Amino acid sequence: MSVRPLRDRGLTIGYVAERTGLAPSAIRYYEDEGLVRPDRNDAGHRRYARSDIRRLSFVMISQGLGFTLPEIRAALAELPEHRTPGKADWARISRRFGAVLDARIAQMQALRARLDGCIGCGCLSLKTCALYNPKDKARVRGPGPRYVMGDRSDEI
Amino acid sequence: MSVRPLRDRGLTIGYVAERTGLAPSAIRYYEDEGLVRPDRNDAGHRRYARSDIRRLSFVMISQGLGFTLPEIRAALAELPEHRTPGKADWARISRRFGAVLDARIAQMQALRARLDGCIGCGCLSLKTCALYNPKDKARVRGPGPRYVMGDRSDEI
DNA sequence: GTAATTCTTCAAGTAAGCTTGAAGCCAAGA
DNA sequence: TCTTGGCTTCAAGCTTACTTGAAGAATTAC
Repeated sequence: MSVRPLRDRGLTIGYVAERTGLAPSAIRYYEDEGLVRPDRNDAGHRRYARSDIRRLSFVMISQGLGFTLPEIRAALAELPEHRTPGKADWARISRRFGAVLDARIAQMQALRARLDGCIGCGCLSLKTCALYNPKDKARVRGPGPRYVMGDRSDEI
Repeated sequence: MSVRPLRDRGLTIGYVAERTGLAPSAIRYYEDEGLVRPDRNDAGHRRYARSDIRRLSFVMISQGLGFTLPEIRAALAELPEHRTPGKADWARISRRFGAVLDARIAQMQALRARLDGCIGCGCLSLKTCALYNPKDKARVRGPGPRYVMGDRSDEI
C-alpha cells in the first residue's frame, strides 16, 4: 500500500492501480486508447488526478456491461474537459448506456423469439429459416474479425 | 456455381461453401475445431455429406445467437453419430440453446436494473456502487483474455 | 549510500475466429 | 497438351484487451 500517493501534485500509477484494482499495465493501455490523459512529472512519470479514479471505474463498469473501449471512449468524450465531472455528468452518460443496453436486450429477445419459431420447424435450411434473415444482422457481440459474411443469396 | 457438386460420392468444399455462404477457409477452420468431419477422397480432397450443410447452418445460426465454437461443438456432440440427424434432433439441441439465451437475457436485465440504481447515486465509487458487486461476475461476453480482475478489496 | 521499489518504453505473447498467401497437387475444358 | 481453376497444407496476419518481460531511469526506504 502506497504510503505517499501524492508526489509532485498527482497520484502515481501504482496508487491509482491499487485504488481501482486495475493493473498498471491496463491503465497505461487505457491511456494509449485515449481513455485517460494523465500529466507527467519532470522525470516523465505519470501523475493522475483524483477524478481519474472515477473515470477508470466508469471504464470498468462499462466493460462489465459489454461496451467496447472505443464505445467507452466516445462516451467519456462527452464529459466536460476543463472542469471536474460531477454526479450529473456521470448520470447523464450512464443513462445513455442504459438506453443502449435496453436496445441490446430487445435485440436478444427478438432473436430468442425467432429461435422459438425455428425450433418448431427444425429446418435450419438457409433460405427458409427465419434466423437467417439478415434484416437485422443482430450478431450478439463476439470476438475476432468477422469479415464478409455477405448475403450470397442463391437458392437452397 | 459448381456444375457437378458430387464427385466420387460427396460434396466438395467449394460447393458446400456456395450453399452455406461460408468461406472455404472458414469451413476448414471449423474442421480443425471439430465441428465437421468430412471424408476424404483418394487425392485427399474433402468430401461432405448433404447433412453437413445443415450442420454448418446450425453453426452459423448459433454464432449469430452469441455462442462460441466450443459451445457449439459441445451441442453438436449430442447429435446421433451413425444416423443422419432429423428434425427432432435439431429441435432438441435448439431448445437447449434457447434456455441458455433466456438465462443470458435475464442476466443482462439484472445488470441493466443495477445501472438504473446507480444512475441515481452517480457515485461510481468502488466499494459503494452496486455495479461493482462481484456477486455474479456477469461480464457480458467480450473478446480477449481478461486475466486476474481479482477482488482487491481495500477501502475506497 | 546503497538496495529495493517503482517507474519508463518497447516488443512480443494470448485468445478467438477467422483470412490471406505461398507452394504444390490434381482434374477438367479448349 | 496446356492452362485454368480448385484443392491441399502450413505459416503468418488481423482484431481486442490486455499481460509479460526486458532494459534502464528515477525514487524511496533503510
